[in-house]
Amino acid sequence: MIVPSGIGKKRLSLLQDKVVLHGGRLVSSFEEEGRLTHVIVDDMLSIDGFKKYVEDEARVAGVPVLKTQWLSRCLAENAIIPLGEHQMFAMPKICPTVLVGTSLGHPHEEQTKEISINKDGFACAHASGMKTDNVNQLITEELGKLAKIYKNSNDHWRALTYERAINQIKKLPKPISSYEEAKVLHGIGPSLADKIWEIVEQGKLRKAEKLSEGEKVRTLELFTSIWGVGATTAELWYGMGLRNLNDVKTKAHLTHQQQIGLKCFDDLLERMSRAEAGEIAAVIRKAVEELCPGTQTFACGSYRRGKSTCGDVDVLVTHPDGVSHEGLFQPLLKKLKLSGFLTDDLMIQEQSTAQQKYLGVCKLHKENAKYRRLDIIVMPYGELAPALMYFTGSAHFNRSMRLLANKMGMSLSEHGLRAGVVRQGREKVNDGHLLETPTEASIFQHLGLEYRPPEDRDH
DNA sequence: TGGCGGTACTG
DNA sequence: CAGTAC
DNA sequence: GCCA
Repeated sequence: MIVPSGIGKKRLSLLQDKVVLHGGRLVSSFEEEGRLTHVIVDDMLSIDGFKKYVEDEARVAGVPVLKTQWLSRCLAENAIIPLGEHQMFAMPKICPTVLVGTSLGHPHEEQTKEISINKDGFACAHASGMKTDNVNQLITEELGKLAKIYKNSNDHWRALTYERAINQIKKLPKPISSYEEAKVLHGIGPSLADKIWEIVEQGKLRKAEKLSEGEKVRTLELFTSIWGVGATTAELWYGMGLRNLNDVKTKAHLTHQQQIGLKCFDDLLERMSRAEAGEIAAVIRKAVEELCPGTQTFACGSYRRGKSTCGDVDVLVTHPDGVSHEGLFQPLLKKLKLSGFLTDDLMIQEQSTAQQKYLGVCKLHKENAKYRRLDIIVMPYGELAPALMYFTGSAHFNRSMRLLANKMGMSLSEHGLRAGVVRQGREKVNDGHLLETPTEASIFQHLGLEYRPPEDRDH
């Protein structure tokens, strides 16, 4: 609901149009139907002025009353942004909030999460976790083809732009049907809007179709789908005249990683069920528990984000006493190898006691089990929250968090959040100081964001 | 026009 | 260092 | 390829 008082006529209708364009629903104060989730008012409106406008106070009880600036930013970012300082006030609540427990082994902060009544509203509220199906699937698929082609040919900044645009479009509740609707979105400029328009009109992208037919594009895609092969190597091999996996096996010089990539090629292209990812995580949890009781393991990545299938399994290992994680890595890997669970190493730093990351391949002990990618990181307990955040992703989510941190003069990594970071161009002049981040929620808080549970961290 | 996440490991 | 990956 |  937008309270028109104090908002210029022109601006009001502009805002209203945009809300609708983004899939929102405008609710008037007289309308009985429909849930009210947010109230937008002019910054200068007083509580009394507000009460006067709304006859029925029960109608707005507990609903946040926000400045127009909040709505503008939501529209610009195409997301429901934290209310924070945009919130002016809220009428006393009538509805209680509900506490819901989660069953996964998350740290205390996430054992309960608040579910308040005023959740969805306009659909730009889709914080990625709401399981709405993608109504612009055709568009995102076509753009995805180009994104991949650009990535495979080392044009990764362009690919990044495409991926961002795709993420943005996925959040939309309504199909895009015009150039203008696309162009309004943050991260979509003339070129992308053009392409989207073409997809809407023609049902496909000529450029993607044409490129996909090309031998080079198809070969680069094949090569880069081998683990350990990126755009540069693929291009090199193509230049050498290699065209298929057999050529690669017989004529290319392969790194250890690429040999494994080839050996497990078919299996690693597949995603596994969520259940299997859970089984794999359980194997590690059991081994860790036997080695050092009290050690905690967290299955992160897409598993923690609640996905129904997983491309790999990411397991974070730590110990609450802050010390026992040290020296745990080598015995753990040894034990997992001895049992035949770990089959190949992709990245392992054997001669350093400071190893923190292991990337490898595993296989469950059962009939027809497939090779699966497994990542393990061992972290000191003090870095648990930033590490969980990093390892849970998604990649795009991590990027945006770190970008925001930068803007605020901070720096976020899997080790911690620092404030007062001074940069001169790229290099840091001052490392700043570490902030206290006992929980993931505290990281959101430092950045002025509302907490987002893992399921809502897809974009 | 420069920047686009920040870091760990391999060869 | 470049390349690759998370 | 888009944005500040």
